[in-house]
Amino acid sequence: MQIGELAARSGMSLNTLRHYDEVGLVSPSRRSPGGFRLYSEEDLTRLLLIRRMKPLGYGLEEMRALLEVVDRLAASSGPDAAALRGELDDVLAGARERRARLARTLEMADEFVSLLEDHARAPASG
Amino acid sequence: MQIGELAARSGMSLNTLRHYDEVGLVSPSRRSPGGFRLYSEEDLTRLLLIRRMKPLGYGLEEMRALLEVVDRLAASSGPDAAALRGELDDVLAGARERRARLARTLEMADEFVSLLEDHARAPASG
DNA sequence: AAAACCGTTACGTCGCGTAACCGTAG
DNA sequence: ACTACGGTTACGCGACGTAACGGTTT
Repeated sequence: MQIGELAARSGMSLNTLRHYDEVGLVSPSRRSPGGFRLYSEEDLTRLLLIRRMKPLGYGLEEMRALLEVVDRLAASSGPDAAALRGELDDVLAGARERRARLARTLEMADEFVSLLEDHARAPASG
Repeated sequence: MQIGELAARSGMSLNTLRHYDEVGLVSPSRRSPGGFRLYSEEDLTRLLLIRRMKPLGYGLEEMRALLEVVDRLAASSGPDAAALRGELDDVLAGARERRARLARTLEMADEFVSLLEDHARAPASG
């Protein structure tokens, strides 16, 4: 599929997809003779995974590294897999930490909403 | 107090505070004869409120406008207060919407963590 | 006068958005 | 040949970070 369809199916913009190609996060599997980017279903899967990572605040470069581990894990077997699973555990630990930070962020948001509610009821007291 | 102490007490960097001054979000109440920024306790209060807003994803300009409403509300009385309280209600509605979006973001984060956990247990199945 | 603190200016970063202009696909 | 779709520069933005260099305070 070409970039427009991928954009529609992934919910990302053309610019974003071109940018991801530029930085090597998600590159098209091949190009048309005229230069059009042609993507596979696998590329879409990758993008959907990326979409779930973004809320955790990963940078593009971090995601690239992370996806590489997952890819190599999927392509490896037997003894190789052990070391990779170790890396994945590190990633998982980091992800849990980020998720915890997000939860704290949500708490701060709740604090702010409460503050506003108080102001709306008793405007002159704070 | 001068900028360094404010930075320490607010948990923000010198650069951030100078930036906030530059864009008019939080400006020092006065300056020393030599040009040092001198802040009041009120300025600190303002910063702490800003810190709670940031997680909701407000831009600096939005925060500036929002703080102005709160300030005017605190300084107004009687009939003026009614209109301002209306504005505050709008702000509150927006804040609740942002908080809801944040909650959804957290859910996506949880999805990602779960996905990683699955990969860590059954690496070749996805 | 030395050390700690602060000032401004200017350029860099990240993750795209936007504009301008031109080529490709069907 | 028309239309929809895609390509590549290149510059802009928000919210700061990071020099670089010089003045202030105590």
